[in-house]
Amino acid sequence: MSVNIPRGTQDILPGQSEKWQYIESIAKDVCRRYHYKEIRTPIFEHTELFKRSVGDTTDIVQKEMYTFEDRGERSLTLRPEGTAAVVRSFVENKMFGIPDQPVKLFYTGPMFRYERPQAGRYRQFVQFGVEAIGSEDPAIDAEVMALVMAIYKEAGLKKLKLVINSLGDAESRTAHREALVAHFKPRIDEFCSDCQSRLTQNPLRILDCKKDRGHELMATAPSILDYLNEESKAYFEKVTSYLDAMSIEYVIDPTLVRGLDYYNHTAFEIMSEAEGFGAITTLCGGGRYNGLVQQLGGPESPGIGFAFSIERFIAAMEAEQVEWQVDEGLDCFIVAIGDAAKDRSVSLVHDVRAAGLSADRDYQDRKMKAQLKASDRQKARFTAILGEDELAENRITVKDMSGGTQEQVPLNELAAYLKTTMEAN
RNA sequence: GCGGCUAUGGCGAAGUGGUUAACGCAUCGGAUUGUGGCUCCGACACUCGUGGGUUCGAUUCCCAUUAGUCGCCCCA
Repeated sequence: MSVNIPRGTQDILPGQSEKWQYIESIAKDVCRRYHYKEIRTPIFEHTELFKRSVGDTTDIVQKEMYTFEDRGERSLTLRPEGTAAVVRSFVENKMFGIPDQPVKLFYTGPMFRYERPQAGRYRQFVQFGVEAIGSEDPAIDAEVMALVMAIYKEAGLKKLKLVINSLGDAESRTAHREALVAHFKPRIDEFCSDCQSRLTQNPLRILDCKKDRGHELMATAPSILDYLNEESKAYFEKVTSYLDAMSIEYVIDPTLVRGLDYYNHTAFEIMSEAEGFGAITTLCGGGRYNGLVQQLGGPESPGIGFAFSIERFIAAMEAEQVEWQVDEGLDCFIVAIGDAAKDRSVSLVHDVRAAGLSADRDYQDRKMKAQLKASDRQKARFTAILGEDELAENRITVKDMSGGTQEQVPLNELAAYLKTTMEAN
């Protein structure tokens, strides 16, 4: 029995990997235009970091972390999300001292959560995320949302819904929390067991319980938006007005709650509305985390960010049947017949590659017909045929695979000929 | 952590308690001694996820296990 891939992970093979590169290149280019710079942090961190930032009571920390002890008996954890490490790095590298704030960063890389895999959910998945740390201007909240929407739009996705909410500041949240407890507590025994524990742990989460959705107390539950203090309300209104100014569509959903403890004020999600997408529709999640930098030992420095999964991005592209703008073809395939020609083709293919074109040849000692089939299969634009006749006359037959026309080209001018012909159209 | 479905060649997929495990695609060879995409012919599973059981005999029945998949919880 051979060893196979660990559960919930996947190999990204040629044919798929081009799609990843495509999405990554769009995301990076949009980041460049919005002036966000890449940060690379380790794939594992001290376990304590996630406990302190993501929150001890969250599902992620309680049951989804890949935690291990190294030989020095340190407890380390494969990162389940990206924000904690970026904020840790912000503090550790004293980025709060950089004159231009906020510090605008993006990152991409694998994240790890021990969960039961299903459509759109993996144990190792790749996120692309952005963090803007050091400003509490509502314009930066709007900018971050505009940025991610620009990435999706550029890739060609259309069936998206941007959902936003405000969780308010600490004062607003406390007031709302008390109101929620007062609302549900008298009749909490009519709710599911999860909700019963949520009442004390995080009553906000009762609002997006799927099981008790129909309960009459749900409809009448106090909305966070009614408990925002003046400051929080003004902040949220600024954010939405900036979105309006950029003509970015959104819906306000007062039940939108994010699963990590560090969020406050702006929270948002982007969902796919494409048909046949599966049960998990969230493509991107993000929000503001104003206390987090301080919590991790830095000065009071507010931040906001988001992360999306590339797996789900690709799933959304497929669900909407967006055309992939990737080209996988080959510029030139060299067919060599006979030992002398095969020997000569070693430096020939090398020259074409050195000239900047993609080129390949046969390595299976196949017959001419099979080599041509291979060329066709590999979507070669041109096939260059080198047989005994050509070799004797120091020329090569170049065939245009789409039209089937052939031309004779001096052997040492192959690369130049291919280049000029390709540039001509 | 819980539940449904699935597991046969490189891929897709039929099938039966008993002798040679359909078929399609792909691949390779040939028809066509140096020209692909069309056509025709031929080749291609020491074997039906793994372990155990029932049986004279199991790919087919039973149990377990692993993995995949979809859903619940939760999330990207």
